Amino acid sequence: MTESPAQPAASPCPDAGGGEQRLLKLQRLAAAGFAPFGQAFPDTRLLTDLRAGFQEGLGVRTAGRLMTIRDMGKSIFADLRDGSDRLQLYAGKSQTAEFDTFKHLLDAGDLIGVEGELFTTRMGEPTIRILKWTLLAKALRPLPEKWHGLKDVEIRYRQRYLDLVANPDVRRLFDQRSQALREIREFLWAKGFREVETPMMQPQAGGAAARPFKTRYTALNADMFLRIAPELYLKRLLVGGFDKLFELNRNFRNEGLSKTHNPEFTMLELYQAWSDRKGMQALVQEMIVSVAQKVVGSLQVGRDENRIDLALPWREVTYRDLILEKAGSDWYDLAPDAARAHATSLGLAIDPTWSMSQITHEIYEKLIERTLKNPTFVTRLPRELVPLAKACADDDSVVDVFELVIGGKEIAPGYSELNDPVEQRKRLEAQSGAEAQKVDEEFLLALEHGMPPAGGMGIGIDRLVMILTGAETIRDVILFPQLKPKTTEEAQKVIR
RNA sequence: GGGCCGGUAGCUCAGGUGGUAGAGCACGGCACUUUUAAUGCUGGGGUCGCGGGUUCGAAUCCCGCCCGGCUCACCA
Repeated sequence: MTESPAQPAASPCPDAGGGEQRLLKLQRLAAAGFAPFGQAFPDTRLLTDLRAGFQEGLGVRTAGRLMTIRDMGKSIFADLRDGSDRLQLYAGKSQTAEFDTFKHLLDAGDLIGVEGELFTTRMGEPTIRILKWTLLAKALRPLPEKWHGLKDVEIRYRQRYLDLVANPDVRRLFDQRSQALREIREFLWAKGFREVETPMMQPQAGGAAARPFKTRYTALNADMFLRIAPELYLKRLLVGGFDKLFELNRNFRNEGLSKTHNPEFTMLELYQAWSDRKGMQALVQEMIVSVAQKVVGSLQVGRDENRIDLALPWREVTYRDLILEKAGSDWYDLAPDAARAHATSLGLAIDPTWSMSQITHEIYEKLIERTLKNPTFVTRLPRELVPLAKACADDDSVVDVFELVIGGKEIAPGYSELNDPVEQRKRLEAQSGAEAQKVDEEFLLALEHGMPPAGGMGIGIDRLVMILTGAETIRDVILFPQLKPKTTEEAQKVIR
């Protein structure tokens, strides 16, 4: 092997991960005429297309990351992966240019461009015979373990790119998330909805009950809040004549983390003038079924414990009936003390200061909601729970809303929007009480100019993606979930 | 924020009762022209999360802290 590049007698500066070793290889690649971190490599084909359009002997040009290298001496097999698929590479001493450089200076993890031809190996594996190749980027750090993948959840979240490279299922899941977002937009666009963008920085955070993140806008010398919901701005647009509109973007809530909560989360909110709660119910049902069909290809979604049947029709049941079913048909006739005792006997910890409606809601949240696996519209919620919804025509103690529950999680609330500015003011003032956030006067002013009767709803997109993919935790459907910032030496241990 | 569990090589993991740290993958060297978790031989690689303490001696026992997971509380 006289033409092989000079080998170092031993690692001059050995290290566990091979970083120094790889730096050395990089220098030698540069000496051999390869641009250390490559140049544009245009006119490539996706590996999935090469696989689908496989033709013996077809000339191909492609690029990707080397995943594994199987060195057989004068013959090398390797796996190449791009964003679409993986495909086997073959390098032969008598056929591949710069064979020895390939053999000695490339590592799993490197990015290369390849020109060659398709053939089938003896084992029947579709393969690219490399005629020419070039270095597009040298990976100075090794890939995670090839067989077990990357399991350390902290690294998976903090260095999601490694998770995506090492765990194909993760890549597939986020691809599904992308598709779901696209399908939602296309579905709504086809129905005549328009996507709008309203402020994420708001002088007061309204439209929901949650602690906001606070920030400071220096130029205006004013405190600002990251929005907890876009609702009050979207309704201003209803007043302005956007009859069908939606916003699909982030909300921020300064609350705890859990398997179903991330401080920034993606919400679809939409409004349709001249419609109502029933219209929203029909719309959300059609939308979710359509998205599931296109993204999952089935209405049986999730896995194992999280298996859910999205087949129509979906159950619709009133809040009251669910309560009666769980707490007994005489629940609403019980005296407060008896109710408290009964709730306790159901296994709940009841705060002695709670009102009847708070106790009732505790029963709903702790004992009922999480048991509703298949899609369920819970309707006619108590008025005080939803200050922005219209009261039911036949009973003003309940509002004309639905809460769509799937997989035991709140996925989408929807309602007939309250458009009476006088009533709206009363409800907001009742809700805000003494210390909570002030009433949004600008919003009420807009209502006074006339907001059409409308249906509106919100869909928690992260939770919807959890349902569709069977993900156990919201962190698995958010590319970069919130983690505590870390400034370890680990993070500063840079290769120089 | 509370409770419980965890952190050992780049990754995946072993390391009863305290005695100076191992394997596989990855990386270097050698062999091999159809392998695919390639194989065989061989070599290098560790502040055992961080800081204190106990001890002749700590990955191991004690205390504090950091980060993560689960869970409870707030919230969608």
